[in-house]
Amino acid sequence: MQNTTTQLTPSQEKAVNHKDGALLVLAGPGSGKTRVITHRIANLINSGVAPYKICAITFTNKAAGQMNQRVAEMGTSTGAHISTFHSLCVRILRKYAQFAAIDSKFSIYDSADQKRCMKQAIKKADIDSKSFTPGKLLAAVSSLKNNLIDPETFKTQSDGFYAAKVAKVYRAYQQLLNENASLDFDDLLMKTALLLRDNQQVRDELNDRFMYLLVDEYQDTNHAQYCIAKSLVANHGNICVAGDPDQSIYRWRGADITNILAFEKDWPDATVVKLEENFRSTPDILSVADKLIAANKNRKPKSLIPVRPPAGKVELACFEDEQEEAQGVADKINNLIRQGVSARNIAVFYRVNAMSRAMEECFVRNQMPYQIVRGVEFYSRKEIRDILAYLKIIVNPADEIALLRIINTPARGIGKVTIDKVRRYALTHGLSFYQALAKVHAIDSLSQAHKGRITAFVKMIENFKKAAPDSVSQLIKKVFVESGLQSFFNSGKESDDNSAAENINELINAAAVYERHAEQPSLMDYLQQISLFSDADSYDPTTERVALMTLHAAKGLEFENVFIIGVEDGLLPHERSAESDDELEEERRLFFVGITRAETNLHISYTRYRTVRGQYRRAVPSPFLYELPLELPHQQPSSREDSYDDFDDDISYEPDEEVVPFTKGQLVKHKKFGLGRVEQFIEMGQNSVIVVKFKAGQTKTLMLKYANLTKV
DNA sequence: CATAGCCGCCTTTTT
DNA sequence: GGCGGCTATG
Repeated sequence: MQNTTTQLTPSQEKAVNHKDGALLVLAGPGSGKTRVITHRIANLINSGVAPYKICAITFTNKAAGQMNQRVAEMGTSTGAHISTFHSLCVRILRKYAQFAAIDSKFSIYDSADQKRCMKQAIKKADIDSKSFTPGKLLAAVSSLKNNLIDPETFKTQSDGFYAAKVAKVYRAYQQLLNENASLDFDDLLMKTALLLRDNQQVRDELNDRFMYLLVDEYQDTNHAQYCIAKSLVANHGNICVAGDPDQSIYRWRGADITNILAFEKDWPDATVVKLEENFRSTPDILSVADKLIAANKNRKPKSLIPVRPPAGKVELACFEDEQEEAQGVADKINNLIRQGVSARNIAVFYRVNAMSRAMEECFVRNQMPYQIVRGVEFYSRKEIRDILAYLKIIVNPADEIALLRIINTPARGIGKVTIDKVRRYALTHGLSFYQALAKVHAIDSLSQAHKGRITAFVKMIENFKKAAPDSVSQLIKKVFVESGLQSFFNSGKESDDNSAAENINELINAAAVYERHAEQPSLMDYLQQISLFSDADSYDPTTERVALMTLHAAKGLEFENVFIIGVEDGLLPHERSAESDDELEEERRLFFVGITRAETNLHISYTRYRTVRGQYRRAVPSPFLYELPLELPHQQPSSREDSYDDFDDDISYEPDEEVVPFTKGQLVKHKKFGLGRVEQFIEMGQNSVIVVKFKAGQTKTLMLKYANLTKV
């Protein structure tokens, strides 16, 4: 796209030079939006605004880092606060912890921690966990938090059976978080929003601190973020937001598109700048994107004005199954690389992470360089989580989730019964779990041996605490060795490939990098930072590798060559989004985001068959494909299908043992479900379906060729 | 109390 | 298909 020396267009210029007050930048894809924000920051600084008076909010930490770098490259002194909403909230909450009634050493719970915590809450609230899964309850709680509704308010507002249960579990969950001195992702936003709303002193201080606020990707802000932004500029109104309603793809996690659509209502004097020229993609690609997004009804029409001359190509391909699709894509990519295209200019997008697998295996087979953009994977590995749990306890002993994880990891003879005894003691004496561990000598029900083990554990943690002020990477090393994790992972069967030790080493290296770059490195800050690490943050644009990522992670990026795979009904749009028109339109926007990442060549593909959850199934082209100005390739009959078709045509009908072995009423046996009787048989050749009522009670619909039934 | 093996649950996207 | 948790066994 445009480099920094290119001139700005009049519209871009207008946005960059806008002085005080509210500014809305409605920017289409590839319109230079990020560049405008960067220029605007530089411009403010050049016109005399102190850098630290500027706060810019980006969607990911990676985007923040890039923006920081670009501002620096423009010769402007750095010092502007550029970060994500979540990072900003951590800073604010740490500084004003006493006003927010929290402990500044708070742990941040990721989704795995949240789940454990929610399970405890469900137990505590005594809820029938059959119909209320932790996942569903967490989603409900998350949505309440995003809308700044606390447990008490919700309790009074809610009616109905389900809402009452949610209210109860919400309260229990929140209480657990409090006891553990922990915040989940939503708390970071909610606590900050409430602090800014209810505490005038804090609000005034931050309004003085940040004289200018800029928010990128404003279409994906949720209500809490909206309130934070509004409070941050309550006294001066210097707010600049930029975004594109057509690229709103986070409704499912609370993003409220009306934040951007109604911006002019919030700030009636706002200046609005539209950026409709597209400097990124070829006219062909834009035509595809435009036709697609035009199918969304709930939308303000916006143009995509091509600037680049025609080049490259747009292709739609159909493959037999995900294996062949992966190979087909790999072949194309190999061709490109042979033609001299750098692998870093190539990306493959897909709807769900599970789809990376076939691609990855294929890349490995073909010895092609690739990177899967999935950063949090590393931090969810067992050994990494174990080490981090130790570190969390060192900073925040109240974090019971972390404590329970490591108290017997590696095994040190402190089992469930012992833990229960200590917990009961803690409960009756009003102590935290860790405090009770420290007072273990007073717990009569424990044997001397158990007391000794617990004392040794507490001693070890206290010993770590003494080393905590030193370097983080050194501390990780120390914990790894002295906790016994090292010998645990090295011992016999655990060290199948000693990848655990390697991963720990990588963690130590990453911590060393952190120490070099952080303004004020500390263990607490380190832990809070890595909690906010996102998938997209792991993307490294500098290496010679093809990037594989979800469509969501692709937001904000651009590549010369883009492959979008698995564009099939049920996948894109995803079956879980098929219930409402709003969700369907969001899926369309997601596809739109993917398409508009492409600069020159765009390859879209789908398959005739796909393995879903281990089942090889017929796949149907996405309805979105019929909205594109592209011909669907003639669906070549597969060799398998071929032979079947011939068979069907030539020999009009001949019962085959393989194909029609079952009649209604036939007694059959299934490996897993046992005996059953055939209820129905639907003859569909290779795809025949059989309905069996099993003795155990359940009735199952099975694909015949996978059911593996035997006649009895 | 530790370990292995099995069963059952969930399974979109993510800060 | 994959993981976490539960149970049975040593």
